[in-house]
Amino acid sequence: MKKPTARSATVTIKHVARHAGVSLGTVSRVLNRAGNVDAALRRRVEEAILNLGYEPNPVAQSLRSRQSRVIGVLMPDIQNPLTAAAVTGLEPVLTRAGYTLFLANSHSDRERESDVLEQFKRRRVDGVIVMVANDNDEATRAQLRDFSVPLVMMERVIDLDVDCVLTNQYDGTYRATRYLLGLGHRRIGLITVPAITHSGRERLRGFESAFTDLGLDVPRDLIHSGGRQHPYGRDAAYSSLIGRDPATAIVASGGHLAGVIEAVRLLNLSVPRHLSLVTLGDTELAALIEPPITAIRYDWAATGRCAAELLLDHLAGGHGSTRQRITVTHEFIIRGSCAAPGAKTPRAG
Amino acid sequence: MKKPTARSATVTIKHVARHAGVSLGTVSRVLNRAGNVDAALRRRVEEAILNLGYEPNPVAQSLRSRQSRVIGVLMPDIQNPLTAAAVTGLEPVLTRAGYTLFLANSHSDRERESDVLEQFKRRRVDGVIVMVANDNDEATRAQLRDFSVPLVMMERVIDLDVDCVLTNQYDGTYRATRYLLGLGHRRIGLITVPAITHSGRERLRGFESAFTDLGLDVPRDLIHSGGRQHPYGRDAAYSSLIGRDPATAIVASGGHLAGVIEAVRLLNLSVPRHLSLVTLGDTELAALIEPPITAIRYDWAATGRCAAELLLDHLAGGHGSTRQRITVTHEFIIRGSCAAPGAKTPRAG
DNA sequence: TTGAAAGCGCTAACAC
DNA sequence: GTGTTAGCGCTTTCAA
Repeated sequence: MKKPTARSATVTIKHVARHAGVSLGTVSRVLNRAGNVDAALRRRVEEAILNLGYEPNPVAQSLRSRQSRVIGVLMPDIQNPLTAAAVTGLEPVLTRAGYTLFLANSHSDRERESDVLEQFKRRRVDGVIVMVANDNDEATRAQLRDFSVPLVMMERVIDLDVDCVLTNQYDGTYRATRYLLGLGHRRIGLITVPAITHSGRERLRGFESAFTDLGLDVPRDLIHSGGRQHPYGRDAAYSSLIGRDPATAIVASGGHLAGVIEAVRLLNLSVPRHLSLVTLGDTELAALIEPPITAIRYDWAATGRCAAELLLDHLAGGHGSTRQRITVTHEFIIRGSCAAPGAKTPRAG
Repeated sequence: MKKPTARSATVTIKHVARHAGVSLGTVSRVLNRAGNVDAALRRRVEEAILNLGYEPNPVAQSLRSRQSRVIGVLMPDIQNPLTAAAVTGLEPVLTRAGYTLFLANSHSDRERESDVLEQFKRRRVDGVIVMVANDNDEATRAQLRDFSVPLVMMERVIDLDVDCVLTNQYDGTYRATRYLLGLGHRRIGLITVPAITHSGRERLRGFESAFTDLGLDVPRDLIHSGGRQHPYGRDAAYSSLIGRDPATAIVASGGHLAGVIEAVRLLNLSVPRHLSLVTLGDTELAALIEPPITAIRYDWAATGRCAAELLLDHLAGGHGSTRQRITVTHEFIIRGSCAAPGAKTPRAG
C-alpha cells in the first residue's frame, strides 16, 4: 500500500499532470484546495498522486508563494530548563499546524541575535517567536520595528506593535516578598537577572512594592540584579550573608538558586533556621533538595503554547493588527525553606 | 553606512546585474566564488551589492542548487538536560559553517519521528542529526536505510552505513558497578532506560560484566530496565529497596535519579548509610543534593559538537563513505553518596 | 472550470 | 572570462 510506484527520481507536479491527463494548474488547484475542480478530475489527480507517490516540493512552493511554513524560534539559551519548557510547549502547536521550526540560540548575545533574525527573514520564515536578550535596547527596537515578519515576543516587552506573552513576575515576586515579610523578615535579599529584560524589571518592582506597600524601607543593599550565571548567584548570596546586618531571607531567581545554595553551604548556614529562601521559578532542584525550597512556579510550557497560538492567530489574520499582551500567572508552592527569623546565624555579631 | 539605498521591494540578482552593468551569471559567480571573474568586474559587482543592500534569496538558491544549507536535528526530548546540552553543543558548529537548524522533538514516538524525518527530507535538508527512539526497530532501520540524506546518529547505533557518536555507557556503568562491588556491595540495583537503545543495552552489559568479571552472580531481580520517566525510577527503586533481600546500592540513570531519591525518602532511608547511590549521567541535582551523588559524567555538549563536525565532514566529502563510529568517554566524579554496606536498614529483617 | 504561460530568484551549461 | 539561456518545481494570472 505504501509507495506504490516509488521511483527514486523526484516526481514533480508535471508527472502527476501527465499521468492524470490534466494540466499543471489543475493539479496545483487540487493540491491547494483552491478554485473549484471537477470531481472526476480531482479523483484522477488524487489517484495519480497516490500512484506516483508524489510529494510537493516545499522549496518550490515557498519560492513561488512567498511563504515557507517555517517559524523561526530564537531563545537566549535552550539549556535553561525554563526556555526548554517553553520550546517544548510551542513546538507541537506549530507542528500540528503544519509548520516546521528553525531554532537558534542567541546566548544573550545581541550580535548573534541580530544575525539570526536577519537569517530567519532571508529564509522567508512566516513568523518568529523570540525572547530577545535586552528589551530595553535601542538597536533591538529598531531591528524589530523594521522587521516586517509577524512576530511574538516571549517574556519581553517592547514599545512596538508586537504581541507579547509574559509571565507575571511582578505578582510572583511581590507575593514571595510579602510572604517573607509576613513571617517577620525585614532584611530580605533579592538576587535576580539584570534589569534589561521585562522579568528583571518586574521582579525589582514587585520586590520594592512589597516593602513600600507596608511603609517599609527597601533594603537596597541586598538587591543584586546582575549576572545571569550560577557564580553570580553564589557571590551575591555570599555578600548578602556576611557583614554587619546580613539578610535573614533571600528571594532568588531559579537560575541563581544553585549558586545561593552553594554560598549557604560555604557559610555553614542552615535553611530555614538561619536563612529563609524562596525561588522565582520552580525547578527540579528546588523540589528535591533538602529542605525543599518554597517557590513561585510559572508554567513555561503554557507560555510557549500561548506564544505559538498567538502567532498562528496572527498568521491566519485573526486579530488583525491589534496588539495582544498576554500574561501567564503564577502558582505559589510552599515548601520547607521558610521560617520566622530569629535564630542567630553562627557568625553574626 | 548601513543599508545605503535600502529599497523596501526585494532586490534581486537581476537588479545587481543591471546596476553593475554585467550579466546575471557574473553576479552569481561573484557570489559563489565560482569561476574566475575579472577583478574590475568583481569590484563593480561587490559595490552594487553593497549599494543595493542585496541579499541572496536562499529559497531560490535552494530550489536551483538542490541544497538548502539547513540541517535537521531530531531529538527525543529537548527538555532533557542531556539532549539540551547536545543541541547546545552542535548548534554553534553548524551555525558557524553557515547552516541553519530545523529542530524537532519526537517525544520518543516512532510515528512522529518518521513524519519529521520525511518532512526534513522534503524540505531538502542537507543533513540530519538524529537520536532515534528505538535503534532496534525494523521500521526505523528501513526508513534510515532508504533515507538518502547524510545522517549522523547520536547515542544510538544501527546496522547501517551511518556515522554514530556514542557515549561510552558500557565503560561508565561497568566502572560504577565495580566501584560499588569494591566497596563490598553485592545486592546492587540497576535502574535504567529500556534496552531499545544503545545506551540501555550498554548499561545492561556493563552492569553484568562487572559481576561476571569477578565471578559473581548478577542480581537480576534488581535490574529495572523499563520506563524513561521519573515515576518509573521511583517505583523501581522502591521495589528494589523493600522485601527480603533489598539492594544496598543502586546505579541509576540521571533521568531516574529524582525518582530514586523520592523512594529513598519515602522509606526514610539515609544515603550512604543505608543505601549507596551512583548516577549514570551527571546533573545539577546530583551535584547539589545532600549528600552529593557520585556520578559518571558524560560530556553531552562534546557529543553534540562531535556529531556536527562529523556531519560537516561528511557534507564536505571528507570521509568518503567510510562509516565513522566515535565514542565519547566518561569521567568518574566521586562524591558523597557511597559507602561500604553494613548499616542495617530500618526495616531489614 | 480548465489549460497555457509567465515567472518566483537563482545556478549552471553552453556558447562566445 | 563573460553573457545568454534554460530550467529548478511550483503558483497564479489570463484567456478560453
